[in-house]
Amino acid sequence: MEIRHLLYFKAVAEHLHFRNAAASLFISQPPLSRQIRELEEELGVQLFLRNNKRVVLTEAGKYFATSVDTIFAQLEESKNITRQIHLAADSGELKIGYTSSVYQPHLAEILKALRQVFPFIKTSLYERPTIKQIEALEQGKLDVGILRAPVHSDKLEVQTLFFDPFMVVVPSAGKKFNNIGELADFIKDKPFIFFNKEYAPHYYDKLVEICHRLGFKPDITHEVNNVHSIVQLVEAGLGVSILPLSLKQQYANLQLSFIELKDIPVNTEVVLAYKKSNLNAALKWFIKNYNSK
Amino acid sequence: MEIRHLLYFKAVAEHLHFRNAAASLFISQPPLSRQIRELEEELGVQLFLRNNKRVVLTEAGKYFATSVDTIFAQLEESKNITRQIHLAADSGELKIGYTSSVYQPHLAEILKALRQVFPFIKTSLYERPTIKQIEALEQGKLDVGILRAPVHSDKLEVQTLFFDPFMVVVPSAGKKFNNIGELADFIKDKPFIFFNKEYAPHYYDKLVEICHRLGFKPDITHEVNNVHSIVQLVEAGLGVSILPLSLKQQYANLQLSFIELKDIPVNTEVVLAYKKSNLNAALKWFIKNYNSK
DNA sequence: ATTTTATGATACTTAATAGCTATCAATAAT
DNA sequence: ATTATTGATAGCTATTAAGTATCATAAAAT
Repeated sequence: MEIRHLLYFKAVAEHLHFRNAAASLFISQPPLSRQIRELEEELGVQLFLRNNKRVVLTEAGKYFATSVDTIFAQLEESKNITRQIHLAADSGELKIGYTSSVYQPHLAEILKALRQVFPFIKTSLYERPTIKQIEALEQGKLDVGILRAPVHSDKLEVQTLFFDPFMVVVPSAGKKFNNIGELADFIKDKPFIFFNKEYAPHYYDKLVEICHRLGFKPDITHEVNNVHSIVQLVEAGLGVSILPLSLKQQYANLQLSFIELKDIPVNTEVVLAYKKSNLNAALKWFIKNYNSK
Repeated sequence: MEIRHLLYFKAVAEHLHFRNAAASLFISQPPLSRQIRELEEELGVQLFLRNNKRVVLTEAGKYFATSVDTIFAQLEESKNITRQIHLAADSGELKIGYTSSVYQPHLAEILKALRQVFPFIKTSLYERPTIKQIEALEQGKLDVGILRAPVHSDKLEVQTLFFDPFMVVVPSAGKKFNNIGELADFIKDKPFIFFNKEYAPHYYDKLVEICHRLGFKPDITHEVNNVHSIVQLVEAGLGVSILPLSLKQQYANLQLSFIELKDIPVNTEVVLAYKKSNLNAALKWFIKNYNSK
C-alpha cells in the first residue's frame, strides 16, 4: 500500500465516479481502477460496490474513508511540526557572541566537548559589544551571548556567570602604592584609554563612577573598541586604564601593573543571555555545561 | 511522499546506519539514500546529519520518527477495523428465511424497495421450518427469519410482527356450521393432514391443544412438511386441517372452506428474528421497513 | 421494444522511476 | 601513512504506474 492508493481511494469515495475522480487526479480512468483494485486486494476488503452505472461505498469503505481522512490530517500536522522544529532547532550551528573584555579560558574546552555530543555542529564565535549582542540575540542572529549586565530585554533569558571587580592598569614601572590615595594621585592626570561611549555606554559610566569615587574626572584621551587595543596602548605608555579584574590572567605576560580596587564597591556582572524560545539542542547543552563549570 | 519513504526513514532512524538499514529492507544502499534525500527535500527538513562515518537524527528527525510511528499504528488499526466491518457487514447479500405457513404479500414489494436503497444487494429467500431457521440464524447462515414464536435463543433478537389465530380448513361443500359444537362433530372423525412433529414440534402441539379444546383427539393420517401440500391434500378430499388464519387470502381461489375458530383462545405469534451482532446494513434497513409497514 | 449514451473493466503499450552495480570521496582506526 | 568502512554519485535495468484503444452493459431516450 502506498499513499497514492489512499489518495486515489479518497477521490473515488468523494466523486463516486471513476472517470470524474480520475480527472480530478489528472490521470486517466484505467490506472485509477487498477489502483483501487490493488488496494481492495491488499485489504481483502471490497471498498466500493460498482457496475457500469453506479458506484457506492460499502460499510467497510465508509469507515475506511473517514479513517483515511484522520490519517492524512495527522500526517499533515506531523509534517508541519517537523518543519517548525527544523527551523527552530536544527540550524546545525551554534552562534556564540562574547565581549572582548571577558576572558573565557574554558570556552575552547567546552566547544571541544560540544563536538563530542553534537558531532555535526558548526560553532561560530563573534566578538561583539554587549548592546550589539542583545540586538543580535533578539533577532536570532546569535544563539547565546557572553556579555555584561544589564541586559534590558524581555525576549531574553539571562544567567549570571560571575561578578567582576575592577583594577587599574598602568605600565609596569616597579612603582608601589600604599593606599588608594597614592594611586588616585598617580593616575588622575594621566591620559585615560577606554572604550568609546557608543560602544559600551554602561561600561563607560562605570569608569566615570570609579574615578569619581577616587576623587577626579578622567581625561579620556584615547577611545578604542576592544580590550586588546586598550592593553596594548597602556603597555606602550600612552596612558592608563581601568578594566575588569578577570582580564589580569589573560595579560599576565605583558609589561603591565594591575592594581585591584578592593575598596571601591563597583563591579560588573558577567552573564549568559539567550532566547528562551530557541530550541537549538546544542544551545541547551551549552548553557547547562557552561554554567556547571 | 509515499509510505515507502516513511518506512525507509524508520529503518534508517532505527539503525542509524544506511547500509544496515538497507539490508534490513532487502534493498541496496544507494536507493535508500536516494529515498531519504527525496523525503528530506519534500519536507524541506534535514532529518539526519551524516557523513561517511556517522549518522544521527536531527531534532526534527526525532520528532518525525515518533510521529511516523503513531501514523503507522493508526493505519494498521484502520486496516484491521475495515476488515472486521467487511466481514461483519458487507456480505452484499441478504439471506431471508421464512416458514411456508406465513403468507407475506408485501415481502416482494419490500425486496424491490430494498434494491432502490442497496442497488448491489443480492437477496436469497429460504423456505425453512422455524427450528431450522433458528439454527441457521445463530450460525450466520441466515440474516433474518420470518418465523413463529417461541424462539428460545439468547443469541437472537426477536420482534413481533402479528398474532395469527387459527381456522379449520375443509373441502368446500357448501356446509354451514352454526356453532363450534357442530364443527367439532363434523371434523372429529375426519383424517387430519398436518406438519410432522419433528418439522414443527411447537406448531404440532398447538394443533393437539385446539382439538383437545374442541373435545377430541385428532387422527393425523397425513404428515407433510409444507403448507402448500396440506392445502392441496385437503382440496383433494383426503382430510381436514387447522391452519393459521392469515393463509386464507393466499388460497382464496381454491375449493376450500375456512372456518375461523373465534372462540378458541389459541393463536401463534409471527416474528422477525435476527442476530443483534449482525452489522449487515441491508438487514437493518429490512427490519426497520418491514416493521413499519 | 429498440437505439443511444455513459461507464467501469480489460488488453496492450509507453513512460516514469525504484532498485541495482560499480565507483568515489572521506573518515576513522590501525 | 595505510587500510577498512561508509554514504554519495553515475549510469543502467527492471518494475510498474499511466496512457490508448476497446469492450460489455446498464440506464436513458426514442
